[in-house]
Amino acid sequence: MREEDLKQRLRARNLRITPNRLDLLTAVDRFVGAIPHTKLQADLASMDRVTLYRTINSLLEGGLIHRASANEQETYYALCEDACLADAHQHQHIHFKCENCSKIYCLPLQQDLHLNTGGFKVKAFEILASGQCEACASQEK
Amino acid sequence: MREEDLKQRLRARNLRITPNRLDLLTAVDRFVGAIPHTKLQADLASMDRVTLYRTINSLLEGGLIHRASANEQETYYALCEDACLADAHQHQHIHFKCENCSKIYCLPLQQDLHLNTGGFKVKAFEILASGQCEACASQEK
DNA sequence: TAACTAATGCAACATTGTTGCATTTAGAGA
DNA sequence: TCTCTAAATGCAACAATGTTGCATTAGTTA
Repeated sequence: MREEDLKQRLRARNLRITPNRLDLLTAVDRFVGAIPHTKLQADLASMDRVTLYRTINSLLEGGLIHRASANEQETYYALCEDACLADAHQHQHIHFKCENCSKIYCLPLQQDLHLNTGGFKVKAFEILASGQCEACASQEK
Repeated sequence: MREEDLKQRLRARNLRITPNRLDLLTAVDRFVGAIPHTKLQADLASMDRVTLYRTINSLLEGGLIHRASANEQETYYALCEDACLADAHQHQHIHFKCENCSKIYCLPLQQDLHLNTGGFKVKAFEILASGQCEACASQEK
């Protein structure tokens, strides 16, 4: 994604355009799949550790990135779709973790889900899946 | 659940029957929904903090309890079904977090899911949902 | 360019989870 | 029931992860 696009997204959310934010967005954007926090910290080593946390928070609140929780311990982040609103992420997708290469991917959901059970009213959901990713599966052939 | 049943489950997995393990299982069993780690620590305050972690681990590995991850920060635990095997949990259910009372429930999944997308082979999945639980929904009437 | 507010960096702290080691205890066998 | 051994426990120390306060710097608007 071009830097101007990233800037545009920041402007659209009334977030100031700073080098840190652009660096962070670029790192998230360039990474194939969702990027783990440790990887962000390594890529952005010159950024203060605390600033990294706060920058992530701002972008989460602004709806530019979202958490792609998959593993218990590590946290992953990915860019949001254009359509995502700040506090109402519309992610009808699956967070998929490859057992082989450990990458996290956001896959589209190809099916309508009917999750309401008994008196429980489901308003939002997330699917965490694991298995073998496209790249690893094709290598085995 | 009767204490004898809990003991039986421990025996079935070749896990020694200790007061700590019984206390932990009882706490998990009694709690409505999945119990958060902080609540376990509070309920079992006399148990060493480290022992709590290790006891949880033993029971996880033994397949007597499972993680019901839902929230980003806190970890939740619930008793497994009888059918669960040690390292191949068969949880075709939804981990549901009530937005109102914050409880975590394990709900059955009422639909077959077809998650395979492109070359991605899904081997296991978990669904995290949020909304309004039965109890909170009925109170609003 | 000036002024205001948000963002940053640093220090300190809080929480969560882990490791090593000495001691105690559950369970198997004599 | 007693003895023995490995597993479980408690404690201390450490490691990783995330948070708060505060002084300084930098983006944005007029």
